[in-house]
Amino acid sequence: MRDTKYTVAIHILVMLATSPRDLNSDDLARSVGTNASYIRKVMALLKDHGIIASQRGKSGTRLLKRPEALSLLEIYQAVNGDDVEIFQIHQNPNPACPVGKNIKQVVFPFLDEAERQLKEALAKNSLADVIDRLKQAAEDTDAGSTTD
Amino acid sequence: MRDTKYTVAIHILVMLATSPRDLNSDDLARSVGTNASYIRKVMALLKDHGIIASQRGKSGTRLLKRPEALSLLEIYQAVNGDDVEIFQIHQNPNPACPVGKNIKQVVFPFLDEAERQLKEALAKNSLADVIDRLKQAAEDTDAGSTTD
DNA sequence: CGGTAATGTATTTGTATCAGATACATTAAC
DNA sequence: GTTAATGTATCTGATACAAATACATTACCG
Repeated sequence: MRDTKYTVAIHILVMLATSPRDLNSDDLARSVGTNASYIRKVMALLKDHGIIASQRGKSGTRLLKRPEALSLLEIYQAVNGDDVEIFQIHQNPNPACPVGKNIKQVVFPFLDEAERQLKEALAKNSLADVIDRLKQAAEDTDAGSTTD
Repeated sequence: MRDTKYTVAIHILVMLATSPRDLNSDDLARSVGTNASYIRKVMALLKDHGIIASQRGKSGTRLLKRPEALSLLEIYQAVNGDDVEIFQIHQNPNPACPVGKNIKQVVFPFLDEAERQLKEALAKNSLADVIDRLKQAAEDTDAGSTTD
């Protein structure tokens, strides 16, 4: 079972940005296909990072940023931490071996650079871009179904 | 416990490329800091991809590619599969919801593009580059210890 | 003021993944 | 033929993630 908090977060944010009405954690859970508790757990991360606002007892969660100003990188970092750590280096290389002694510090910069490129790519797109594509997809689907 | 096969593979390949003598899975396990069975499991993947050659009963594993011609991407793909799948999309979005219905196909291209950038970065460096840095690190360590 | 409904959060459980460990068949070398 | 190595299967323990449950806290509404 691998971590899906990121795409769940995107899903939640798209819903909040596009829904005309207030959505509670139960509504979101239904759309995402999970349970409300998990939704609230992911939302807590988004809230900690100032992306959304919500209140105990009060239904409705507000998006605090304009979709154009919310990059996919910012969302990723909110749910998975600031440093994108894709690669895990093995823990116990032998310090008595010349290779084992230095492998971590030597390999790290190569992997870090790759992760930096990944970050840059995520920074280039925003929640608004996702929403735009979603609208296109919905139109295409509708067009397709009407011609059937 | 996250997957460390990739850096273990790099470690193994550095050892094979730089060691003047034959290394068996036990030697490698000691340097990596794990057990020989796991080393052989990772080596099986490298062998499947034509990166190394080995034989039952016969000690010594050969590197089939020149370190300059073996990119870090190729190593990654050998142990983790050809498509780099960093991001997992949640499995059960609600098809009855306009967002849930399309979220997968819409989000995928954004994530895929980011993964493509990651691949490109990995493709830019080779095993030889890692070995070069390792030699530098070893020299620096030695220099440092002599001046102490 | 009391009841309802929502969030926020802790805890437990089920499950998947990874690496460690063990075992053993197969094969090469001597 | 014995020894030692690889190749591979299987079991176990640890860890991580999400599902599920529970409940305190708080806002809203009568």
